[in-house]
Amino acid sequence: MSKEITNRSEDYSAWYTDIVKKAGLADHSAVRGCMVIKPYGFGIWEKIRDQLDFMFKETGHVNAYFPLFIPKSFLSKEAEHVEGFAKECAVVTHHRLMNDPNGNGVVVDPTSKLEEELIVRPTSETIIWNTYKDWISSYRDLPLLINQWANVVRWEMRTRLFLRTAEFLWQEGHTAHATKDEAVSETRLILDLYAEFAEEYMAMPVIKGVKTPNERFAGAIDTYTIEALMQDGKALQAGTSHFLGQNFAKAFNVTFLDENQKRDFVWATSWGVSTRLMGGLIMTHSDDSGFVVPPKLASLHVIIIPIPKPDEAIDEVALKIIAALKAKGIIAKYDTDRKKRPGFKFAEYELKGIPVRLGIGKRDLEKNQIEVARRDTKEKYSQAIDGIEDHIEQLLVDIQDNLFNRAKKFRDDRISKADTIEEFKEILDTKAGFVLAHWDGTTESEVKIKELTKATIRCIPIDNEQEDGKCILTGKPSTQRVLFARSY
RNA sequence: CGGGGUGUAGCGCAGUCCGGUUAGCGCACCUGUUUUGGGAACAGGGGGUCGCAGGUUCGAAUCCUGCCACCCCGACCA
Repeated sequence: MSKEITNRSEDYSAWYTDIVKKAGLADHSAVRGCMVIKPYGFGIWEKIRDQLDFMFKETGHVNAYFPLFIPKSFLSKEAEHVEGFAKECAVVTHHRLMNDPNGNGVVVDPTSKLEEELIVRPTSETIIWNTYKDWISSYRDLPLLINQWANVVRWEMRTRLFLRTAEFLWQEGHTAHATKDEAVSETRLILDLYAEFAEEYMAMPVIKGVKTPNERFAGAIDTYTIEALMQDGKALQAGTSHFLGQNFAKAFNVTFLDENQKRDFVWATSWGVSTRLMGGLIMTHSDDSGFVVPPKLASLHVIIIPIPKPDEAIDEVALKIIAALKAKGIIAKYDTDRKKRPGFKFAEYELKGIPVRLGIGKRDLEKNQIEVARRDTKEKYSQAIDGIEDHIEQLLVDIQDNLFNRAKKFRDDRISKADTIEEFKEILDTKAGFVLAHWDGTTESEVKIKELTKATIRCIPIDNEQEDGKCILTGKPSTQRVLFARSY
């Protein structure tokens, strides 16, 4: 049937695309590299967004909104920043269309050329720091803790649903501080917040660390990252938090007077996660039967299926269960479609990854029980209807825990150590995953290792164990192992 | 940007090499009957600018020219 998905072992990339499309998460659109996020996928993104938004606000941040367009001259004010993004910008040059004199629809009106081109934001540091200049004059204006939920455009050469699209949705936090220490603390606070979200809500274990200069955000002093491991052994950068120093304050001349009437540049951070998280979610938990949603991000927790079809006795029990679950904040739905048979529905909801399925038929009702099926393990068993809401409440907790523990074990089993470049390659080609190895600290070696192995330094883990060793490439002395992997 | 592929019904495809009735099949959709504890069966029905623009021809999904779009694999990136 058309709903069948490619096996992971056969073609992981095709499997991924199948899940995204067939579970109804997103689709390719008429525009190159841009996707349509469908209601089911968007519902999960909304859960991600709502939870993060809550966490941002709990830590003192507020939301605002800045323009989609950035004057070209703004972008070039921070030299490294513009260099990092210049190659992937969409540019607005005109503001009007007109009827084609030759009668072929509409064409760009050449008289509507803009004085200065506008860039569709690839990220908003420049427009925001240009605005902050007017908002900050005293230490009393600081810290300024602002986040925005927005879309951005990066004209990528090659795109992949959720993982890398030309337009994507994200949040970007931009904060301003009076001191370096405060800004660094903010950067780390958000890194911890991201890690907590990834592990607690997405059930996706991550490694926190700092990027090497080579992998740093364009314009940052330090880039912190959370790195997750996908089922095919490739790493995914799931979120980044940047300490920007005074780079943007200097570029946009944002200064303040401190308590001692001394003028100084403001210290900055920026941080973001995007719809890429959806890709991480899929590639952490899903299987050959389809998507698997962790209960904490599910827009629907429980699906109730009448067997073989709705009737009065079944309806009554189903509606009672839905009400009891609702009282506990658990969202359940009763599938009353008479056209589809139970087997079809089973497959369909497995594909969509609904955490718990309840089957109710005459056989069950006679024994005053129902069939419970959990999506994560695909186990099925009978359970007394009496008190079912308590059972499901606990089951959802168990599923959430199981997903995390399973993913963590998978990840931990794929953290290896390599002491030579041969060993390093061998591991990448066989079991893949993360490889801890010594590195001499130079960009030159890092780039060379990438050329030789396609693996990059994902990060230098926070609180990394110090250990004397030799760089796997050059043999030069090193004081710690860094985390390598092939990545998305 | 290099290499490969694909554009035909909502989806998946055949037909194109070698031009010729009314463009076909599966899924989905609509109607009906029988079914129903892991993707039902039968009967009937609706749905098409064959990616776009030129050209050749009595006749083009099919041949020629040009263009466009999307997907996949690489190099670059969240």
